Amino acid sequence: MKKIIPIVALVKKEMNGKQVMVEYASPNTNKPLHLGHLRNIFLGWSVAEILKANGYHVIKTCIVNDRGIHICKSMLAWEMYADGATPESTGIKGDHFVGDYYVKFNEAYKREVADLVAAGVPQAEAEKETWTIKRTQQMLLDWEAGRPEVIELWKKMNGWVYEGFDTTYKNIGVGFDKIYYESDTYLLGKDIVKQGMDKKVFYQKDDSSIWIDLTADGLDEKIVQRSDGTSVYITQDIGLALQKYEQYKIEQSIYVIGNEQNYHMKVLKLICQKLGMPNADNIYHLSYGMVELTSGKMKSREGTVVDADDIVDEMISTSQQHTEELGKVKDFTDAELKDLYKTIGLGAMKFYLLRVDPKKTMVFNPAESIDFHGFTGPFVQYTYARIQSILRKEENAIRGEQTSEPLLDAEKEVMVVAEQYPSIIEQAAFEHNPSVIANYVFNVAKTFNSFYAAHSIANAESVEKKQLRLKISLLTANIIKSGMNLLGISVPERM
RNA sequence: GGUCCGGUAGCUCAGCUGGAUAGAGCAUCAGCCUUCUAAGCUGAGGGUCAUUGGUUCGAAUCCAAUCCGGAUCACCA
Repeated sequence: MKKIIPIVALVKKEMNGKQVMVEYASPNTNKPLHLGHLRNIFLGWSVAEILKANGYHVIKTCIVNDRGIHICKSMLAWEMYADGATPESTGIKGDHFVGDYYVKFNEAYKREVADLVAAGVPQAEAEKETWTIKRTQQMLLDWEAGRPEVIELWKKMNGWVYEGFDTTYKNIGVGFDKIYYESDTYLLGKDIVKQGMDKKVFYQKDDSSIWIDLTADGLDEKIVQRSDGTSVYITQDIGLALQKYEQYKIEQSIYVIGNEQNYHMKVLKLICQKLGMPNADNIYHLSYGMVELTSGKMKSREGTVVDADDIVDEMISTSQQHTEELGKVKDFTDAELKDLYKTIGLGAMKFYLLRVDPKKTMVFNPAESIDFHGFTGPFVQYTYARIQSILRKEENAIRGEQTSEPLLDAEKEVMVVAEQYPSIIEQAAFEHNPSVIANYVFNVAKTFNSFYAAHSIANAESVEKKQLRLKISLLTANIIKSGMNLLGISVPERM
């Protein structure tokens, strides 16, 4: 039993003085967040918490893609169809409001292409020649030129989106320490192109576009500056990577980005290394797989995208339904109930998305996701609430006494699993993998539940046994609470 | 086509730095609430670990090839 206290103490390690930045979420501002973003966000948040538990100082960050052709599409559609409508005037959440106009744009665009094709214009040509797309491109040029009315509209619509995003972030209990905006960073990297030329890492072609040759590394040639002198996506990323370092002296830079950008991230890291950027070796792409539905992939064109706000609401109302059916918390106030539904609903959602190895494509099964039995967040939360129920009654009973009686199998099992916790935290950090924690914490709960069913705690065979079991229970509760916290999941005292 | 990732029970997933009868949840079936919360516990059935070959005393795990699925290879982001 001597080991119990040290284990709990190990939950929080000494700070190691190292700065790490974790970038996640990074949405476009033309439409609301969806299920894929949730996987990204929960992963980023959890990995950040896991690194903190390993002694790192972590800066949570996000790069908002607030400029470009996508937002111009929403802007154009708003000008065409909104007649001055706003989120306030319609009662629609800002990000959804702007997203609706993005959809309207695409509808109008499709109609126009169809009309052109019907008039005999070839498909490929029609797609480039529509008034809507040309108008959008002009709008982007106007934005870059800083035309006041375009900038004003852009600010207004992005503002709506940010309000919507903030509501969602707050609702799901996440946030950032530092937010970057692409409109501030998209010109970064120009100087770096120059340096790269000087260092002969980059070279210029006849048309004056600038490239890097990565064929020796098994990749291709990659453009870093267009022939018209403007920078491309990767160039901005190099610039931001350097800025992150300069601003925070980070030792590690972690990017939570989907696996469709594996190649891009490989190129980014390689270029940073070749440019001799500090800590370029510690750029880490936390690549995660797509979230698919049982019916197949989510496709925005086919309207099969699962909206983040919708699914979160659904999880919360499902938890309410289950809770009411069980009728265990009838004495709760309305505020307490609301809080509980959210704790359980979000717990189920987060656990469901985090229990799978990040790099794997995962299937989101709606029926399974709202099942609160078995390998789920609510199962683990329930185990915690059960322990708290006992500890509340026996609050003053725990003393420092040691027992000389041998451990029973079920008692030993719990102890054995509990002792693994510190190494599990290290493993999760090493692998940048929250599913390690999810699997472990489930195992802790399962093992405890078997013990709980086999032996009485309050009415143990002896005073010594009761002491031992109370301590085992407390230890288990502490580990569950701590582990779930590393997943961004809170635990209820009662449920 | 090149590169990368995946293929383990009906379904969703662990295990993969080699080691004993391959695990869990869901689903199915059979039990357990006069004792600490049954969102729980106990048990049963269910697997040629994609295929083939190799390395090894020993392979789901390492290597090679093949098959299947996905991603990616823009002067897009």
